[in-house]
Amino acid sequence: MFGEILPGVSMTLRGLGEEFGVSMTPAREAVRRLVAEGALTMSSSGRITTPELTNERIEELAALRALIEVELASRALPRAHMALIERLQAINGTVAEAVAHRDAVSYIRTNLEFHRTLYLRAQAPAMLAMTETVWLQMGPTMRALYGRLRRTEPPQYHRLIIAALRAGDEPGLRLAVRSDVTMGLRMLAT
Amino acid sequence: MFGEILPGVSMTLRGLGEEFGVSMTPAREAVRRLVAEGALTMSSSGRITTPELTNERIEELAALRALIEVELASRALPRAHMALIERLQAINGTVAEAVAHRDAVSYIRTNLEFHRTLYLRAQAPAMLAMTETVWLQMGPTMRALYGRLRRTEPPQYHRLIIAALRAGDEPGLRLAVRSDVTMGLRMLAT
DNA sequence: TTGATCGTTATGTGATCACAAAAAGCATAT
DNA sequence: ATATGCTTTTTGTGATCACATAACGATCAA
Repeated sequence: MFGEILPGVSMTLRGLGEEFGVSMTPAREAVRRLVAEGALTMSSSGRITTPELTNERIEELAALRALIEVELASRALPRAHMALIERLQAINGTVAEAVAHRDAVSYIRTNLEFHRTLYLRAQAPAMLAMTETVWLQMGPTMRALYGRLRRTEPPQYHRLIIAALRAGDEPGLRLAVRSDVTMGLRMLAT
Repeated sequence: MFGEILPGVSMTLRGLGEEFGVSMTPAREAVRRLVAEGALTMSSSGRITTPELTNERIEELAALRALIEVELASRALPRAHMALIERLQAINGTVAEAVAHRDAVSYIRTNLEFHRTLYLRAQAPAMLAMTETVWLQMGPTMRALYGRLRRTEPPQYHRLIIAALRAGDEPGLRLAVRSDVTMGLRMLAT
Protein backbone atom coordinates (compact mmCIF):
# COMPACT_ATOMS: atom_id res chain seq x y z
CA MET A 1 0.00 0.00 0.00
CA PHE A 2 2.82 2.42 0.79
CA GLY A 3 4.83 1.64 -2.32
CA GLU A 4 7.63 -0.14 -0.54
CA ILE A 5 7.63 -2.65 -3.39
CA LEU A 6 7.87 -1.49 -6.99
CA PRO A 7 5.55 -2.83 -9.71
CA GLY A 8 6.51 -6.10 -11.37
CA VAL A 9 8.53 -7.44 -8.44
CA SER A 10 8.09 -11.18 -7.98
CA MET A 11 8.10 -13.20 -4.79
CA THR A 12 7.79 -16.84 -3.75
CA LEU A 13 5.80 -18.52 -1.02
CA ARG A 14 8.87 -20.15 0.47
CA GLY A 15 10.71 -16.85 0.44
CA LEU A 16 7.87 -15.00 2.13
CA GLY A 17 7.50 -17.77 4.69
CA GLU A 18 11.16 -17.60 5.56
CA GLU A 19 11.06 -13.80 5.68
CA PHE A 20 8.25 -13.83 8.24
CA GLY A 21 9.31 -16.96 10.08
CA VAL A 22 6.35 -19.13 9.10
CA SER A 23 5.77 -22.06 6.81
CA MET A 24 4.30 -21.97 3.33
CA THR A 25 0.72 -22.41 4.46
CA PRO A 26 0.13 -19.04 6.15
CA ALA A 27 2.22 -17.33 3.48
CA ARG A 28 -0.06 -18.82 0.86
CA GLU A 29 -3.20 -17.66 2.59
CA ALA A 30 -1.88 -14.13 2.93
CA VAL A 31 -0.78 -14.03 -0.69
CA ARG A 32 -4.06 -15.36 -2.02
CA ARG A 33 -5.99 -12.86 0.02
CA LEU A 34 -3.86 -10.05 -1.36
CA VAL A 35 -4.39 -11.42 -4.85
CA ALA A 36 -8.14 -11.41 -4.26
CA GLU A 37 -7.93 -7.77 -3.21
CA GLY A 38 -5.87 -6.85 -6.25
CA ALA A 39 -2.77 -6.01 -4.26
CA LEU A 40 -0.80 -8.78 -5.97
CA THR A 41 -1.02 -10.43 -9.37
CA MET A 42 -1.00 -14.19 -9.83
CA SER A 43 -0.04 -15.60 -13.22
CA SER A 44 -1.77 -18.64 -14.68
CA SER A 45 1.03 -20.77 -13.31
CA GLY A 46 0.68 -19.28 -9.85
CA ARG A 47 3.67 -16.96 -9.84
CA ILE A 48 3.28 -13.91 -7.64
CA THR A 49 4.22 -10.37 -8.62
CA THR A 50 3.20 -6.86 -7.68
CA PRO A 51 0.80 -5.50 -10.30
CA GLU A 52 1.89 -3.37 -13.25
CA LEU A 53 -1.16 -1.25 -13.91
CA THR A 54 -2.12 0.06 -17.32
CA ASN A 55 -3.03 3.72 -17.71
CA GLU A 56 -6.67 2.77 -18.16
CA ARG A 57 -6.62 0.88 -14.88
CA ILE A 58 -4.97 3.81 -13.12
CA GLU A 59 -7.63 6.18 -14.41
CA GLU A 60 -10.34 3.81 -13.28
CA LEU A 61 -8.93 3.45 -9.79
CA ALA A 62 -8.53 7.21 -9.54
CA ALA A 63 -12.19 7.60 -10.51
CA LEU A 64 -13.14 5.11 -7.80
CA ARG A 65 -11.11 7.05 -5.26
CA ALA A 66 -12.81 10.27 -6.31
CA LEU A 67 -16.27 8.75 -6.01
CA ILE A 68 -15.87 7.08 -2.64
CA GLU A 69 -13.51 9.49 -0.91
CA VAL A 70 -15.64 12.50 -1.75
CA GLU A 71 -18.55 10.73 -0.12
CA LEU A 72 -16.45 9.80 2.91
CA ALA A 73 -15.25 13.38 3.33
CA SER A 74 -18.78 14.64 3.01
CA ARG A 75 -19.96 12.27 5.74
CA ALA A 76 -17.03 13.21 7.95
CA LEU A 77 -17.66 16.94 7.64
CA PRO A 78 -20.45 17.30 10.24
CA ARG A 79 -18.39 15.33 12.75
CA ALA A 80 -15.10 17.16 12.14
CA HIS A 81 -14.25 19.11 15.27
CA MET A 82 -11.26 21.29 15.99
CA ALA A 83 -9.16 18.47 17.42
CA LEU A 84 -9.45 16.55 14.17
CA ILE A 85 -8.55 19.56 12.04
CA GLU A 86 -5.49 20.21 14.15
CA ARG A 87 -4.44 16.61 13.82
CA LEU A 88 -4.84 16.83 10.06
CA GLN A 89 -2.67 19.91 10.04
CA ALA A 90 0.02 18.12 12.00
CA ILE A 91 -0.06 15.17 9.62
CA ASN A 92 0.15 17.58 6.72
CA GLY A 93 3.35 18.88 8.25
CA THR A 94 4.92 15.45 8.08
CA VAL A 95 3.70 15.14 4.49
CA ALA A 96 5.55 18.33 3.64
CA GLU A 97 8.62 16.95 5.36
CA ALA A 98 8.49 13.76 3.30
CA VAL A 99 8.19 15.81 0.12
CA ALA A 100 11.14 17.98 1.14
CA HIS A 101 13.25 14.88 1.75
CA ARG A 102 12.08 13.37 -1.56
CA ASP A 103 11.09 10.23 0.39
CA ALA A 104 8.46 8.64 -1.85
CA VAL A 105 7.41 5.88 0.54
CA SER A 106 7.11 8.23 3.48
CA TYR A 107 5.15 10.66 1.33
CA ILE A 108 2.66 8.00 0.29
CA ARG A 109 2.29 6.73 3.84
CA THR A 110 1.69 10.13 5.44
CA ASN A 111 -0.53 11.26 2.61
CA LEU A 112 -2.76 8.22 3.06
CA GLU A 113 -2.70 8.74 6.80
CA PHE A 114 -4.04 12.24 6.21
CA HIS A 115 -6.94 10.87 4.22
CA ARG A 116 -7.65 7.97 6.54
CA THR A 117 -7.71 10.21 9.59
CA LEU A 118 -10.39 12.31 7.96
CA TYR A 119 -12.43 9.38 6.67
CA LEU A 120 -12.45 7.59 10.00
CA ARG A 121 -14.78 10.32 11.20
CA ALA A 122 -17.32 9.34 8.58
CA GLN A 123 -18.24 6.21 10.59
CA ALA A 124 -18.52 4.25 7.37
CA PRO A 125 -16.36 1.15 7.71
CA ALA A 126 -17.44 -0.52 4.48
CA MET A 127 -16.61 2.56 2.42
CA LEU A 128 -13.29 2.98 4.16
CA ALA A 129 -12.43 -0.66 3.49
CA MET A 130 -13.23 -0.23 -0.19
CA THR A 131 -11.06 2.86 -0.37
CA GLU A 132 -8.17 1.10 1.31
CA THR A 133 -8.49 -1.75 -1.18
CA VAL A 134 -8.02 0.79 -3.95
CA TRP A 135 -5.00 2.24 -2.17
CA LEU A 136 -3.59 -1.25 -1.88
CA GLN A 137 -3.91 -1.82 -5.60
CA MET A 138 -2.19 1.44 -6.42
CA GLY A 139 0.67 1.23 -3.92
CA PRO A 140 3.48 -0.04 -6.14
CA THR A 141 2.37 2.12 -9.06
CA MET A 142 2.19 5.27 -6.95
CA ARG A 143 5.71 4.63 -5.77
CA ALA A 144 6.93 4.23 -9.33
CA LEU A 145 5.17 7.42 -10.42
CA TYR A 146 6.17 9.59 -7.48
CA GLY A 147 9.70 8.28 -7.76
CA ARG A 148 10.15 10.10 -11.04
CA LEU A 149 8.43 13.24 -9.81
CA ARG A 150 10.56 16.24 -8.94
CA ARG A 151 8.73 18.42 -6.49
CA THR A 152 9.56 20.18 -3.29
CA GLU A 153 6.34 21.96 -2.38
CA PRO A 154 3.76 20.22 -0.17
CA PRO A 155 0.38 19.23 -1.64
CA GLN A 156 -1.74 22.29 -2.18
CA TYR A 157 -5.12 20.57 -1.99
CA HIS A 158 -4.60 19.41 1.56
CA ARG A 159 -4.73 23.06 2.60
CA LEU A 160 -7.97 23.47 0.70
CA ILE A 161 -9.41 20.41 2.44
CA ILE A 162 -8.52 21.78 5.84
CA ALA A 163 -9.90 25.21 4.98
CA ALA A 164 -13.18 23.72 3.77
CA LEU A 165 -13.47 21.65 6.96
CA ARG A 166 -12.93 24.81 9.03
CA ALA A 167 -15.57 26.70 7.10
CA GLY A 168 -18.04 23.81 7.09
CA ASP A 169 -18.12 24.25 3.32
CA GLU A 170 -19.37 20.96 1.92
CA PRO A 171 -19.21 21.77 -1.82
CA GLY A 172 -15.73 23.17 -1.33
CA LEU A 173 -14.68 20.07 0.56
CA ARG A 174 -15.98 17.77 -2.14
CA LEU A 175 -14.14 19.71 -4.82
CA ALA A 176 -10.92 19.83 -2.80
CA VAL A 177 -10.94 16.08 -2.13
CA ARG A 178 -11.77 15.25 -5.72
CA SER A 179 -8.96 17.49 -6.93
CA ASP A 180 -6.46 16.08 -4.47
CA VAL A 181 -7.27 12.51 -5.48
CA THR A 182 -7.39 12.93 -9.24
CA MET A 183 -4.84 15.66 -9.88
CA GLY A 184 -2.08 13.82 -8.08
CA LEU A 185 -2.43 10.98 -10.53
CA ARG A 186 -3.54 12.80 -13.65
CA MET A 187 -0.31 14.76 -13.79
CA LEU A 188 1.58 11.48 -13.81
CA ALA A 189 -0.45 8.87 -15.63
CA THR A 190 -0.23 10.38 -19.08
CA MET B 1 -24.12 -13.53 -3.72
CA PHE B 2 -27.47 -14.88 -4.82
CA GLY B 3 -28.82 -15.39 -1.35
CA GLU B 4 -28.76 -19.16 -1.44
CA ILE B 5 -27.52 -19.07 2.14
CA LEU B 6 -29.37 -17.10 4.81
CA PRO B 7 -27.57 -14.75 7.22
CA GLY B 8 -26.05 -16.30 10.32
CA VAL B 9 -25.59 -19.77 8.85
CA SER B 10 -22.38 -21.41 10.03
CA MET B 11 -20.12 -23.80 8.17
CA THR B 12 -16.93 -25.74 8.83
CA LEU B 13 -13.79 -26.24 6.77
CA ARG B 14 -14.10 -30.01 6.94
CA GLY B 15 -17.73 -29.84 5.91
CA LEU B 16 -17.00 -27.57 2.95
CA GLY B 17 -14.07 -29.74 1.92
CA GLU B 18 -16.25 -32.83 1.92
CA GLU B 19 -19.03 -31.02 0.09
CA PHE B 20 -16.69 -30.04 -2.75
CA GLY B 21 -14.53 -33.16 -2.69
CA VAL B 22 -11.32 -31.49 -1.55
CA SER B 23 -9.27 -31.40 1.63
CA MET B 24 -9.26 -28.68 4.24
CA THR B 25 -6.48 -26.68 2.63
CA PRO B 26 -8.29 -25.40 -0.48
CA ALA B 27 -11.48 -25.00 1.55
CA ARG B 28 -9.58 -22.78 3.95
CA GLU B 29 -8.15 -20.62 1.21
CA ALA B 30 -11.53 -20.11 -0.37
CA VAL B 31 -13.13 -19.28 2.98
CA ARG B 32 -10.43 -16.82 3.95
CA ARG B 33 -10.69 -15.08 0.64
CA LEU B 34 -14.43 -14.75 1.07
CA VAL B 35 -13.87 -13.44 4.58
CA ALA B 36 -11.47 -10.84 3.19
CA GLU B 37 -14.12 -9.75 0.71
CA GLY B 38 -16.77 -9.51 3.39
CA ALA B 39 -18.82 -12.38 2.01
CA LEU B 40 -18.32 -14.42 5.19
CA THR B 41 -17.73 -13.51 8.82
CA MET B 42 -14.99 -15.09 10.90
CA SER B 43 -15.30 -14.99 14.68
CA SER B 44 -12.29 -14.44 16.91
CA SER B 45 -12.04 -18.19 17.31
CA GLY B 46 -12.17 -18.75 13.57
CA ARG B 47 -15.74 -19.96 13.22
CA ILE B 48 -17.30 -19.20 9.85
CA THR B 49 -20.79 -17.79 9.34
CA THR B 50 -22.62 -15.79 6.72
CA PRO B 51 -22.79 -12.16 7.84
CA GLU B 52 -25.74 -10.67 9.69
CA LEU B 53 -25.65 -7.05 8.62
CA THR B 54 -26.84 -4.19 10.77
CA ASN B 55 -29.16 -1.61 9.28
CA GLU B 56 -26.33 0.93 9.25
CA ARG B 57 -24.17 -1.45 7.26
CA ILE B 58 -27.00 -2.11 4.81
CA GLU B 59 -27.47 1.60 4.27
CA GLU B 60 -23.76 2.04 3.72
CA LEU B 61 -23.55 -0.77 1.18
CA ALA B 62 -26.58 0.61 -0.61
CA ALA B 63 -24.88 4.00 -0.77
CA LEU B 64 -21.78 2.34 -2.25
CA ARG B 65 -23.92 0.59 -4.83
CA ALA B 66 -25.56 3.88 -5.74
CA LEU B 67 -22.23 5.66 -6.12
CA ILE B 68 -20.44 3.06 -8.22
CA GLU B 69 -23.32 1.64 -10.22
CA VAL B 70 -24.50 5.07 -11.33
CA GLU B 71 -21.00 5.71 -12.62
CA LEU B 72 -20.89 2.33 -14.35
CA ALA B 73 -24.24 2.92 -16.02
CA SER B 74 -23.13 6.35 -17.13
CA ARG B 75 -19.99 4.90 -18.70
CA ALA B 76 -21.98 2.15 -20.37
CA LEU B 77 -24.51 4.52 -21.89
CA PRO B 78 -22.48 5.68 -24.96
CA ARG B 79 -21.68 2.05 -25.77
CA ALA B 80 -25.20 0.70 -25.29
CA HIS B 81 -26.49 -0.41 -28.69
CA MET B 82 -29.80 -1.95 -29.59
CA ALA B 83 -28.61 -5.54 -29.10
CA LEU B 84 -27.73 -4.77 -25.50
CA ILE B 85 -31.03 -3.09 -24.78
CA GLU B 86 -32.91 -6.05 -26.20
CA ARG B 87 -30.90 -8.41 -24.07
CA LEU B 88 -31.66 -6.33 -21.00
CA GLN B 89 -35.35 -6.50 -21.86
CA ALA B 90 -35.16 -10.28 -22.14
CA ILE B 91 -33.43 -10.56 -18.79
CA ASN B 92 -36.03 -8.28 -17.30
CA GLY B 93 -38.63 -10.78 -18.47
CA THR B 94 -36.99 -13.53 -16.44
CA VAL B 95 -36.85 -11.16 -13.48
CA ALA B 96 -40.59 -10.68 -13.73
CA GLU B 97 -41.02 -14.43 -13.92
CA ALA B 98 -38.99 -14.93 -10.75
CA VAL B 99 -41.10 -12.32 -8.97
CA ALA B 100 -44.29 -14.00 -10.13
CA HIS B 101 -43.07 -17.34 -8.82
CA ARG B 102 -41.95 -15.70 -5.55
CA ASP B 103 -38.54 -17.28 -6.06
CA ALA B 104 -36.24 -15.03 -4.03
CA VAL B 105 -32.95 -16.62 -5.12
CA SER B 106 -33.90 -16.58 -8.76
CA TYR B 107 -35.04 -13.00 -8.42
CA ILE B 108 -31.73 -11.90 -6.92
CA ARG B 109 -29.74 -13.78 -9.52
CA THR B 110 -31.58 -12.43 -12.54
CA ASN B 111 -31.74 -8.93 -11.09
CA LEU B 112 -27.97 -8.88 -10.65
CA GLU B 113 -27.56 -10.35 -14.12
CA PHE B 114 -29.53 -7.40 -15.46
CA HIS B 115 -27.18 -4.96 -13.78
CA ARG B 116 -24.01 -6.84 -14.66
CA THR B 117 -25.00 -7.08 -18.32
CA LEU B 118 -25.32 -3.32 -18.45
CA TYR B 119 -22.16 -2.59 -16.51
CA LEU B 120 -20.02 -4.93 -18.60
CA ARG B 121 -20.40 -2.39 -21.38
CA ALA B 122 -18.70 0.25 -19.26
CA GLN B 123 -15.32 -1.44 -19.83
CA ALA B 124 -14.38 -0.72 -16.22
CA PRO B 125 -13.28 -4.00 -14.64
CA ALA B 126 -12.09 -2.53 -11.35
CA MET B 127 -15.40 -0.77 -10.75
CA LEU B 128 -17.34 -3.88 -11.69
CA ALA B 129 -15.25 -5.97 -9.30
CA MET B 130 -15.93 -3.51 -6.48
CA THR B 131 -19.64 -3.62 -7.20
CA GLU B 132 -19.67 -7.39 -7.21
CA THR B 133 -17.89 -7.39 -3.86
CA VAL B 134 -20.74 -5.30 -2.48
CA TRP B 135 -23.27 -7.71 -3.98
CA LEU B 136 -21.40 -10.56 -2.36
CA GLN B 137 -21.62 -8.93 1.04
CA MET B 138 -25.34 -8.33 0.69
CA GLY B 139 -26.36 -11.71 -0.72
CA PRO B 140 -27.61 -13.46 2.41
CA THR B 141 -29.24 -10.29 3.73
CA MET B 142 -31.04 -9.61 0.46
CA ARG B 143 -32.43 -13.11 0.53
CA ALA B 144 -33.69 -12.65 4.06
CA LEU B 145 -35.28 -9.32 3.18
CA TYR B 146 -36.87 -10.37 -0.10
CA GLY B 147 -38.09 -13.53 1.53
CA ARG B 148 -40.47 -11.56 3.66
CA LEU B 149 -41.54 -9.31 0.80
CA ARG B 150 -44.93 -9.89 -0.77
CA ARG B 151 -44.91 -8.58 -4.29
CA THR B 152 -46.02 -9.80 -7.67
CA GLU B 153 -45.22 -6.91 -9.99
CA PRO B 154 -41.81 -6.72 -11.69
CA PRO B 155 -39.33 -3.98 -10.76
CA GLN B 156 -40.50 -0.67 -12.12
CA TYR B 157 -37.11 1.00 -12.30
CA HIS B 158 -35.72 -1.52 -14.75
CA ARG B 159 -38.17 -0.16 -17.28
CA LEU B 160 -36.95 3.35 -16.57
CA ILE B 161 -33.35 2.22 -17.03
CA ILE B 162 -34.17 0.69 -20.40
CA ALA B 163 -36.12 3.75 -21.48
CA ALA B 164 -33.27 6.07 -20.54
CA LEU B 165 -30.79 3.89 -22.44
CA ARG B 166 -33.05 4.05 -25.51
CA ALA B 167 -33.31 7.83 -25.30
CA GLY B 168 -29.62 8.34 -24.55
CA ASP B 169 -30.78 10.28 -21.50
CA GLU B 170 -27.84 10.30 -19.11
CA PRO B 171 -29.41 12.22 -16.20
CA GLY B 172 -32.47 10.01 -16.46
CA LEU B 173 -30.32 6.90 -16.47
CA ARG B 174 -28.39 8.01 -13.40
CA LEU B 175 -31.60 8.70 -11.53
CA ALA B 176 -33.19 5.42 -12.57
CA VAL B 177 -30.17 3.36 -11.50
CA ARG B 178 -29.87 5.19 -8.22
CA SER B 179 -33.55 4.65 -7.53
CA ASP B 180 -33.43 0.99 -8.45
CA VAL B 181 -30.46 0.36 -6.19
CA THR B 182 -31.57 2.31 -3.14
CA MET B 183 -35.33 1.92 -3.23
CA GLY B 184 -35.21 -1.83 -3.33
CA LEU B 185 -33.40 -1.80 -0.02
CA ARG B 186 -34.83 1.29 1.58
CA MET B 187 -38.30 -0.22 1.58
CA LEU B 188 -36.94 -3.19 3.48
CA ALA B 189 -34.15 -2.10 5.76
CA THR B 190 -36.26 -0.02 8.13
C1' DT C 1 -35.97 -26.24 37.16
C1' DT C 2 -31.65 -23.92 36.82
C1' DG C 3 -26.87 -23.22 37.12
C1' DA C 4 -22.21 -24.73 37.10
C1' DT C 5 -18.49 -27.99 36.33
C1' DC C 6 -16.03 -31.32 33.92
C1' DG C 7 -15.06 -34.47 30.27
C1' DT C 8 -15.69 -35.17 25.27
C1' DT C 9 -16.08 -33.85 20.69
C1' DA C 10 -15.48 -30.69 17.00
C1' DT C 11 -12.81 -27.19 14.73
C1' DG C 12 -9.20 -24.00 12.99
C1' DT C 13 -4.11 -23.48 12.58
C1' DG C 14 0.39 -24.29 11.03
C1' DA C 15 3.91 -27.54 9.52
C1' DT C 16 5.48 -31.06 6.49
C1' DC C 17 5.53 -33.84 2.42
C1' DA C 18 4.84 -35.79 -2.31
C1' DC C 19 3.88 -34.38 -6.78
C1' DA C 20 3.38 -31.95 -11.14
C1' DA C 21 4.54 -28.21 -13.80
C1' DA C 22 7.09 -24.37 -14.94
C1' DA C 23 11.35 -21.85 -14.99
C1' DA C 24 16.22 -21.71 -15.32
C1' DG C 25 20.61 -23.36 -16.55
C1' DC C 26 23.53 -25.59 -19.79
C1' DA C 27 25.46 -27.82 -23.48
C1' DT C 28 25.27 -28.62 -28.37
C1' DA C 29 24.50 -27.62 -33.16
C1' DT C 30 23.87 -24.47 -36.98
C1' DA D 1 26.50 -15.60 -31.89
C1' DT D 2 21.99 -17.49 -31.59
C1' DA D 3 18.66 -20.94 -31.37
C1' DT D 4 17.39 -25.52 -29.57
C1' DG D 5 16.89 -29.49 -26.82
C1' DC D 6 17.64 -31.64 -22.39
C1' DT D 7 18.50 -31.75 -17.47
C1' DT D 8 18.20 -29.70 -13.03
C1' DT D 9 16.18 -26.69 -9.93
C1' DT D 10 12.53 -23.99 -8.32
C1' DT D 11 7.80 -23.29 -7.22
C1' DG D 12 2.79 -23.74 -6.27
C1' DT D 13 -0.83 -27.20 -4.97
C1' DG D 14 -3.31 -30.27 -2.22
C1' DA D 15 -3.34 -33.76 1.38
C1' DT D 16 -2.36 -35.27 5.93
C1' DC D 17 -1.23 -34.77 10.69
C1' DA D 18 -0.41 -33.04 15.50
C1' DC D 19 -1.93 -29.66 18.51
C1' DA D 20 -4.42 -26.08 21.03
C1' DT D 21 -8.73 -24.25 21.88
C1' DA D 22 -13.46 -23.48 21.64
C1' DA D 23 -18.08 -25.49 21.64
C1' DC D 24 -20.98 -29.01 23.33
C1' DG D 25 -23.27 -32.12 26.43
C1' DA D 26 -23.99 -34.62 30.44
C1' DT D 27 -23.89 -34.92 35.22
C1' DC D 28 -24.68 -33.12 39.68
C1' DA D 29 -25.91 -29.79 43.20
C1' DA D 30 -28.94 -26.09 44.96
